Amino acid sequence: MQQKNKHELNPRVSADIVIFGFDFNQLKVLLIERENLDATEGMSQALPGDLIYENEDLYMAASRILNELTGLTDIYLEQVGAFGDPNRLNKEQDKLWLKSVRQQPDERVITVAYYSLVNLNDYVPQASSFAKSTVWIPLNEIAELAFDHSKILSKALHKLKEKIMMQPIGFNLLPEKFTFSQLHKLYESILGRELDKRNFRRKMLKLKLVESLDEKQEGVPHKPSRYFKFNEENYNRLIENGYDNFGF
Amino acid sequence: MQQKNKHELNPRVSADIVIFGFDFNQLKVLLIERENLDATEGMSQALPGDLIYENEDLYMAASRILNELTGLTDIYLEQVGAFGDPNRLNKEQDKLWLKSVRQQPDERVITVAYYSLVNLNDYVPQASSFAKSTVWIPLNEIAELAFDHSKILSKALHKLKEKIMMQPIGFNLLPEKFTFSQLHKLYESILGRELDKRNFRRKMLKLKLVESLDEKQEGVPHKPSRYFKFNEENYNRLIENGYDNFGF
DNA sequence: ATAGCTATGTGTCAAAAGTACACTTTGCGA
DNA sequence: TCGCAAAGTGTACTTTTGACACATAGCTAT
Repeated sequence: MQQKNKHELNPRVSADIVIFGFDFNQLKVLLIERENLDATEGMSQALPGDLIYENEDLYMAASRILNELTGLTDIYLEQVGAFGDPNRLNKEQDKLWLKSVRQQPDERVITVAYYSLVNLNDYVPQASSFAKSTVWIPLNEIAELAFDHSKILSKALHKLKEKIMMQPIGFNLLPEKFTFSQLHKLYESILGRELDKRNFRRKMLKLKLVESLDEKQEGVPHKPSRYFKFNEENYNRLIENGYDNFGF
Repeated sequence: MQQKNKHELNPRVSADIVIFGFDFNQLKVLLIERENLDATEGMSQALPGDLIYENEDLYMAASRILNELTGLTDIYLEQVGAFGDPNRLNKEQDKLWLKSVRQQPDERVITVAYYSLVNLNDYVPQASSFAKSTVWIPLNEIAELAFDHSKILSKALHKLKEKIMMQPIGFNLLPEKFTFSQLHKLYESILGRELDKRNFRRKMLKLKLVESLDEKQEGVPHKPSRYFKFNEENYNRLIENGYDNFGF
């Protein structure tokens, strides 16, 4: 074993985060914009991320990055996985940019990706050491991203879809009180397909996931919606147990 | 950013593998046994794993480890996730053992875990640089493992359960032809609960996942079972699409 | 004040899937 | 030939899904 030691990998490790937000209409992702790229078109956006520090847990690092970027704490973060292709930083456009931000741009970096769900209206993204400028981009308008970030995003989205089919999701993406259409639209945005309004409502009510408040919308030029809130008890129970609608 | 550099993590990275096998009766896991521990009881077993080499992809590293251990190639491997707690190697018993196998036992190591499913009868585990002696232990007899390996195993098992509820599994765990009871038992072992025999059979047949062969068991002291095989076409279709029995 | 607009909100029926449950059959072995 | 042990099979009931269309409430514009 000792003989092999000279060949063992000794990389940097970063955490990248896919931050999903919902603006009551569509699902968006918070991206950082890379600057002064040599007029190269495309791949000018990337997922927020940073190298992990000593003594930091992976999850802690992800939380820190999320916090520096958004000011939010105690946010749901789910690990997407580790990405360690030796060539993941080796695209030409990326190298240019890496040189401007890293001391050793050729160093191998393994990244651990997380995704999180936040309420888009709760805060204003802040610039930080690793993100001079940020932008919310609707899911279906996201072009090819830097590095292997498109792959990471796609895997994160896949996990999110899987998750929403087994557990309730939304606490973090919606305000405390919301309308049924907002919840409905949220599920449609995540799953990327239409869901029958009546069947959706029936299901949510049967699971007792949400409960009606006495309050109504005001000032809308149509029949006002009632407001709903999550039933925290049932929500958590379903997160523990899953929907349990399965084949076995 | 540059100022922070002195604090950035520069760890080793390892791959650990949870190798599930099925002996027609129960689900087992391939573990390595640690030797000459100072008569300390417990935690003498660990998941097979090794440091990742330069130029190795994470998946490649996992494949290599699996191959060195079992001789198998082209085996299904699914990433469980990255584990990077700064203290994951710091239990006293583990330190003792680490000193005997690592040049720098105090170095921080982040591990990326995979799980795989293999047919227990296809081969004999081999000793390798990182595993002097290996052993198949039934899932419910596994004691506390070294490092954070119990946590890894538990997460791998969780993923396997989730997976089996959404996709067929078993090609790798069973021989080419098998009986319905074997398949049935496999599902029960993974899910950890009983499944009604008739309903199970009905479901498998309706999905056209398996098809009957003309052959029968011989020499058994009871009514012989027919042999079945997976219908590869449908099996793969279901892996692509999932069972699609979901709530939405 | 009235008419029109717009999103909310609601019910039914048929098909599919899930669940619970027990007896007959086959081949071997004593 | 009798007994054993596991294989193999069917039905009735309940729950869930999926498809589908019209009345309602409150605002707005005239």
